[in-house]
Amino acid sequence: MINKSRNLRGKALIEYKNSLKLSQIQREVLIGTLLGDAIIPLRYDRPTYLVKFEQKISKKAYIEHLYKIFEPFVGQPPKIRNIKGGGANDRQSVWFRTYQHPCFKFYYDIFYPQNYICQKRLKRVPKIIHKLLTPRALAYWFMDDGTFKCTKTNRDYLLCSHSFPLSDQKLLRKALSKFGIVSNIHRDKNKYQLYILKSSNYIFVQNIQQFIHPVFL
DNA sequence: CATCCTAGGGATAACCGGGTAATGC
DNA sequence: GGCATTACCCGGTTATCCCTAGGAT
Ligand SMILES: [Mn+2]
Ligand SMILES: [Mn+2]
Ligand SMILES: [Mn+2]
Repeated sequence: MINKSRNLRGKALIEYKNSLKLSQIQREVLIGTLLGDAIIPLRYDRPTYLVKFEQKISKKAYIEHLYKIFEPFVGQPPKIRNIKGGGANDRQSVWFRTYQHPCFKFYYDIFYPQNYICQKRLKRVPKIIHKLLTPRALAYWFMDDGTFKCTKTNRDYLLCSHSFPLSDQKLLRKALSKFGIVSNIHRDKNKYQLYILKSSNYIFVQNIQQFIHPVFL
């Protein structure tokens, strides 16, 4: 396990960053995790062009797996955060973030498009998601936002895409259909999620299983 | 019965910003 | 020194999350 602070500042850091380029795997994982639980945060209404990953403490191994993937872009190893409030018990999460880097601007632009109705930048499904979604990206999306319910002989697979409006759900549904995965948009309270039809379970699992981290099995 | 769909509920992500230190212009 | 920028530290808040149970077809 790589677990070191990089301890670069100033010119040395700038020079180091210039040597960095996203790999194909990193790009695909970014698509999946940004559909899921990763964020590109704003600070005082300005984009940071960094990516932050946070998961509950029980998924520590998954965060370390993500850290390993993005380690060249990361200054500090994952840290634990204590969380209180929200009417729930005290709890912990694990998180890390990348450096700011121009290579993340592309992802900010497609996942956080300008919205002229409301000034706020909210995470949205990229219009070109059908071009970007790969089996690997789908697997990381599922590890972030997926869930399943065991039935007697099968599984109900769901993708918890609640944060996205109906128009985005349709984009996701269409992107899934590219792999022959047929899904329905289900209402969950006043939000939506995607339900994989039983006839598509096999093809869904075939696409993602080689990329699924053991924590999720 | 299996599959599709809705809903309850605790808390997990998302989203937020206060601060300090280091660096370069 | 003054100022801008960014890494890094800390923590608060809560609307989505997931996870589960169960109804409809
Ligand atoms: Mn989400
Ligand atoms: Mn998640
Ligand atoms: Mn999520």
